[in-house]
Amino acid sequence: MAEENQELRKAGLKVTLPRVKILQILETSQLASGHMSAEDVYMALRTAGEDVGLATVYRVLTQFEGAGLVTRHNFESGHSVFELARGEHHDHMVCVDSGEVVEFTDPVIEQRQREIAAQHGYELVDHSLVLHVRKKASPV
Amino acid sequence: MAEENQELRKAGLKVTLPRVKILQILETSQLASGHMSAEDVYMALRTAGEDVGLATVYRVLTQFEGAGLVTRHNFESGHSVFELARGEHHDHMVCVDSGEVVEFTDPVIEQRQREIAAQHGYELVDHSLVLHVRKKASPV
DNA sequence: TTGGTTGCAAACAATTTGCATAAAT
DNA sequence: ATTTATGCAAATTGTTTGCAACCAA
Repeated sequence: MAEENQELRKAGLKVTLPRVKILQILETSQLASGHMSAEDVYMALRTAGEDVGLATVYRVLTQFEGAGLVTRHNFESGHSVFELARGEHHDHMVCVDSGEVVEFTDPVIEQRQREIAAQHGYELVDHSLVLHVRKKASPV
Repeated sequence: MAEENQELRKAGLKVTLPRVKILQILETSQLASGHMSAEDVYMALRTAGEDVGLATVYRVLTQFEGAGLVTRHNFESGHSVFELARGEHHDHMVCVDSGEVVEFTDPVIEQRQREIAAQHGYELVDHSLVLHVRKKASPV
């Protein structure tokens, strides 16, 4: 009877074991700053002894996305990663070598984006910015 | 004997019919500002009466990417789109309603990205920025 | 000639879907 | 009792690969 139940109800979703568990996993995951693939979540579930099918993980994550509980990213082709939506927006930096993910926001960039869209007669609805970075070459 | 041959040679690739044709298709494509999926290229080829296999299209596009002739984007999950690399880098603006693609670059954003990466101990290798925009509401 | 290239079909990986069963309200 | 969710396996989609035939250098 944790607050997860409320979150789910508020999102209009029935409170079921798989949904609660998946929510908990996402909340506690420190993996890549909380960015998990469906497979990651699936494995975390069975490590936790929960017997939830992979198809259900996909279904639930997609529902969560629709409900705004979770954000889906396509950092690289081939598969998506999901993270809990914590209200405030942020962008990502992904290390091309290690896969580490760092989050950041920059008001200058945010502002310029709005201006640029406006210059072309558009309004900014959303955006996705991913910096592909590499640890600074440290002297050998 | 068009200039495509030179481009291919310069890239260290044998001049073959599929490669030349695919290069031409990408050059002449006005589809979504020249952003085509492998499937798009494949269909354009057979429309042009060329009998090239889909697997070859994938192989050639991947080779082109490696050779720097083409850039691969993962705007959305599930499939990649390719565009001719015309030297200068640029970002994209995609209209959420019409799917229109507009290209742009902004020195301010470029600069900030480098600074932000550096602040976190990284160097910027590459980045991808996509603005999701909508035509400004025009007064009814 | 000779090694790179292609086409086709089979192989793959990520994700989705059909359907009978199980669980939530 | 109803309605919705789950598990499993089969189906899809996008992409890659093995291999024999083929073609450019």
